Amino acid sequence: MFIIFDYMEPVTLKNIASELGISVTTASKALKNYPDVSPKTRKAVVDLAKKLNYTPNSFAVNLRTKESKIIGLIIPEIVHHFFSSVINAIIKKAEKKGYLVITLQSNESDKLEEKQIDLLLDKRVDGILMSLSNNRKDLSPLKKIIESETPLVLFDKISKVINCSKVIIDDRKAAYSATKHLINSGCKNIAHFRGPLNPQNSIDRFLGYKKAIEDYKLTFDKSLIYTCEKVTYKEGYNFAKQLHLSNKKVDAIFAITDLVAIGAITYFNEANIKIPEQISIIGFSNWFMASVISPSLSTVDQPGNEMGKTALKLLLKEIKATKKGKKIEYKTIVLPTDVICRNSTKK
Amino acid sequence: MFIIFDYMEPVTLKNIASELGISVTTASKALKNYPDVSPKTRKAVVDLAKKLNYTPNSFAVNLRTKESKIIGLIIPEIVHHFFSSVINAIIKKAEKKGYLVITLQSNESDKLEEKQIDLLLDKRVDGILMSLSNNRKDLSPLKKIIESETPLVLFDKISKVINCSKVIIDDRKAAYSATKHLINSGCKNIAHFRGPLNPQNSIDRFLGYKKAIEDYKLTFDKSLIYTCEKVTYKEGYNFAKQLHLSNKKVDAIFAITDLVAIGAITYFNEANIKIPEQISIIGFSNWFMASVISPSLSTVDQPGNEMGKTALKLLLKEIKATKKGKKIEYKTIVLPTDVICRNSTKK
DNA sequence: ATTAACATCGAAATCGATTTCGAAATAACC
DNA sequence: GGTTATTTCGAAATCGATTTCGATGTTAAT
Repeated sequence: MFIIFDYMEPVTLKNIASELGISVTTASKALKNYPDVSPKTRKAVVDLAKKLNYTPNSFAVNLRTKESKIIGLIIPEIVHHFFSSVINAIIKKAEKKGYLVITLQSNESDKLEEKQIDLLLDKRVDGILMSLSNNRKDLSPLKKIIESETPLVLFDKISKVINCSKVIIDDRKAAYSATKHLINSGCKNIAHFRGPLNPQNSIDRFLGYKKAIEDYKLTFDKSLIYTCEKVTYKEGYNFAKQLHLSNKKVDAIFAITDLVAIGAITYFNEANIKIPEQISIIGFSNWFMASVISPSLSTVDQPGNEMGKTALKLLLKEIKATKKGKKIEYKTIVLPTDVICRNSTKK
Repeated sequence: MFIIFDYMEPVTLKNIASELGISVTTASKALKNYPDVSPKTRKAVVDLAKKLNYTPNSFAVNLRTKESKIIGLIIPEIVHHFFSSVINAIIKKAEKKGYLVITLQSNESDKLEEKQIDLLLDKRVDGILMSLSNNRKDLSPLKKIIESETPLVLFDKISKVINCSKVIIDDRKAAYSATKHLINSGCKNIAHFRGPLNPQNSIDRFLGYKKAIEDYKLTFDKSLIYTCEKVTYKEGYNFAKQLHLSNKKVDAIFAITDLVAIGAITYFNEANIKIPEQISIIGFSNWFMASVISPSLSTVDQPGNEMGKTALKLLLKEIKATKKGKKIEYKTIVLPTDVICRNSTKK
């Protein structure tokens, strides 16, 4: 039975040292394996430290070493399969490497995003990982990170202009493959439910779609492009309805996201329109539900785990380099994507 | 155009003070609105601080104030709708209150969970929020948190034995309501796809189910209980198949989770068994896909956002109390749940 | 015995901000 | 004028760990 005192002495080096009648210096050295400590003294210190459950005060260590061993992560949305799998990968790997992760959600607000950057810099995190909000136009907050000499790695939703490491997929190529898959299965009039006009990956997916249409001698029809503002299930549903009621001759849809695609599928199921016989649908992301919905959704696999892992790997490398005062070489890593054929498209 | 020197002087109070020819003390006081600073000096300090973009070194502040302004959060799984919405709520509200959140994922491993507790205590977070892993039996790591005088609030997956604040739903009552809903719609032979044997909420949901069966004079049949080990889509699918092939007389299923329920739905859809005509299904959680699957899934709404918010509120209150040396009153808050009727059950 | 080499230790500075306490200077009062 | 308030400032201690550098004492070498 332990008696807990109202005021318990904190376990510090000072305490350990005075308990053993030695100096703080020696106690510190004993625990850090300095050579100039006698075996006897070292053992005494190590034993007492273990007995008292000593752990170095991280505040003091941070101040001394100028490292926080914390990484900042800013993403637009947490409740989102792709991002939560990225977070997952980052947190796990970071922990293994001795870093903890502070996660923030910009909620697609650029103002909030800027505040969060400041918060992380004030906390003096060792590095920052970011996937940009759709609304980001002013890049000065990002430059501020770089000027503060805090390593920065952008992933997925990046800015090409910013000079730092990046991890992305080739959205244009992936969208091209998805569209090609539709064309190869015999579709000729392919609509595109695209994302908002600003974000680079939304633009790229549109361009990939368009290129495929043109490469395969189909005619690009502007009226078959529907622009999602919030990229929601509801929008997918509504655009599918609009498309259907418009009586346009369309035999396939490439949706910016699985969520949007599933919205469309739901509408067509309700309207008794057969997928893929009457209309083929392909999504983007390959989140869990794509394999579960009926019919199961063909899609482009977007490797969230891989992206998180590589982004963190790059960041840690830069943190190490910065610490040594070495120059950093910025890399842009493009991860491969695969088209996954399921039952919402013809073979 | 700025010239960036190889070695930039960090902006510290010391620098500001020496620049203005005053002491560090006065500079500090000027910025913290101490009364014993002349207006002229104060203005000079404030202006220079702004000009140089001074922010106090958080490492030093932490060391001095013994606060990190960081909260630790440990959950079993991130890629999980319920938990990601909890995280979401916590992070957002914490930020508003001036706290950042370090998130860790125990991955349902008790060993990992213990390491993570140590990590957070070593980092000297101001408080810890936890949802326990299924495998937790040894409660000493939790007691360690409490003994370290770090405020702790458990939510969702809790331990009743631990003396701290808790935020939960009444799983038993919620499961009772769900089962009652099935009974009221005319079902008489109700199977239960339950969760693992250890976790309290899995036990409680089972007990709620059983109580409803007994209260309404149906016979409890042990052979209609299927125990998920990992609570996955696949298990739901497989148990549905087993159930079907066993030729047991069953007209309804109460599944521990929407995910499991959706697994079952998928199987029955494939097997051409009509829902809810031939079999009714009700899930638990109300994650997004429940409204999207076909047929849409009746379920129990588990208020993730609300839970995150209240857990954080309790924690912040305890942090404040601890700081003032006040005694903490532990509360257990039970959040209400609703049965949501959709198309997988009869009216 | 004397010097050199080595082993073992600790005082003190440092990281940067905060706060206590007292000193100095000025203003206000009788 | 002398005393007391008031204003304004800064030296120094503190938070806890780390690291440099110098001081001992001990042993080995000549």
